Amino acid sequence: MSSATRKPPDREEDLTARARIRDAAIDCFGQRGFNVPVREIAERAGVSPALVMHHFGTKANLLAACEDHVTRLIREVKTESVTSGDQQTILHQIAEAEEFAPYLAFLFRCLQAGGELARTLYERMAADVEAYLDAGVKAGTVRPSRDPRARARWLAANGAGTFLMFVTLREPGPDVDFRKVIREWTAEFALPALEVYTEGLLADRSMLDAYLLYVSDPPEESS
Amino acid sequence: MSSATRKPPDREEDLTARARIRDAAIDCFGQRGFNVPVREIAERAGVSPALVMHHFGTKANLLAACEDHVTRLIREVKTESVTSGDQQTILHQIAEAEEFAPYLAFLFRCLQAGGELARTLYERMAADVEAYLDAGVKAGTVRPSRDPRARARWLAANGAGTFLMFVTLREPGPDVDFRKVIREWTAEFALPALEVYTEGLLADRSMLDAYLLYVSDPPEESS
DNA sequence: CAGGATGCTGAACATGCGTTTAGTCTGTTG
DNA sequence: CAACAGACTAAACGCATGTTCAGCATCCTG
Repeated sequence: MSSATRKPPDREEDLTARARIRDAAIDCFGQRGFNVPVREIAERAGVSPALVMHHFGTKANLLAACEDHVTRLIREVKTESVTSGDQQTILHQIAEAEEFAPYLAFLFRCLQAGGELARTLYERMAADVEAYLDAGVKAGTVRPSRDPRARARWLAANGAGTFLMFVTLREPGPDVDFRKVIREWTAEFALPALEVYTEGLLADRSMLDAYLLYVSDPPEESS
Repeated sequence: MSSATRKPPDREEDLTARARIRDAAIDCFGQRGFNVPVREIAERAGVSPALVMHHFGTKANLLAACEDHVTRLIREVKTESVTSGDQQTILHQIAEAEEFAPYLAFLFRCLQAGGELARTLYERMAADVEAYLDAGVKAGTVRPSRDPRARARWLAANGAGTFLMFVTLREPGPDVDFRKVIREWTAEFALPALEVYTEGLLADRSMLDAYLLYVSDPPEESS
């Protein structure tokens, strides 16, 4: 069902060398992290290491070009899904299509490494979640919140962070099969997540009420 | 209230050189990650880089010694808190005492780097959460779960992962003030977390019921 | 065809880092 | 005191890796 419905990215072998290097870099960065040697990227692209520098000047520039390219790809997919009215988290959206796996891996490394792109990625996810929840509240399927923005950000951080943790914990080999990871992830956590999100975790309101009282009249900081 | 109640770790300056190197390594690893050069650790300890090798043989050994030491420290704190009947997550427990900040930073790096210690750390947290929730269920403050173990693991991954995400996103400088991070973290996320945990997120049971139906009679995998 | 731009390469260079080596200093022991 | 052991250091080694250099081939342009 999810094999070839979307536009497949240009991954053929008759690309310009620059593009081939970029794609190889995205693959290598995603599978092995940003510390992968330039020589390995060059080898994967079938060119000499010097050509990488010839086209991108520096490794940091190459990484930036990869970020640019993936960002552009995301934006395309996103606007496409918006026009088709399909509402989901970016991560899941991208995870759907098998051929996007390299880009997903790359994004994961960005999230793992922090930095500017990680922040914008997170902000985008949080905004998506907020819009999604807002629609749900209006439709009556999601409970309203005292602070919708904070709730959305928390849920986004939860999702991304839990996934990050999950992958980090099971990373003995150098390469990660993200399709598999996502499958295992949902298999392990879908039930408890749905359970808590549906029925809650705490049996009474005492903690929440105590906190609400606390924030409305915060005690002095010691020291 | 949390200044000097627990036993302060031996951080005086009249330690054996080996111990000084180990402590310096814990500090450096925690503040700058495991990629910190041996030379910097040596400088911080006030010794020559060669002495580090003389005492630990290799950088990996030094890291292992740090893990050992911190693990031992955790165990001490944990048994101490068990005998005093104070039940909390390890992370919060340790975060309480200011003087444990370097160890907390080191543990965070372990979690971030993955590997064996990260796994055992996570397992320990999950087990703690499970026991904690179990007590709560028995006491009537926590709702029962269809799969208490999975719920505990999910919550543990959520907590650790969200924190990991939070720190990763705000790490421009080389060093991290974990006291401050934890304060900001709770300030931003305490309300939505309590809200969701108390009142739930979804307004109706349709998703949960659909999933329960799904797992009881899973459809075929395509392909 | 001359000449330059472009794509590309093998080899070398520079640097950072883990580690080794050879040797010094100090204290202890017989 | 001689001899030895352990703590400790300056300097160097070896390796990985980012980057540069000088040159070769090819193709376009006049």
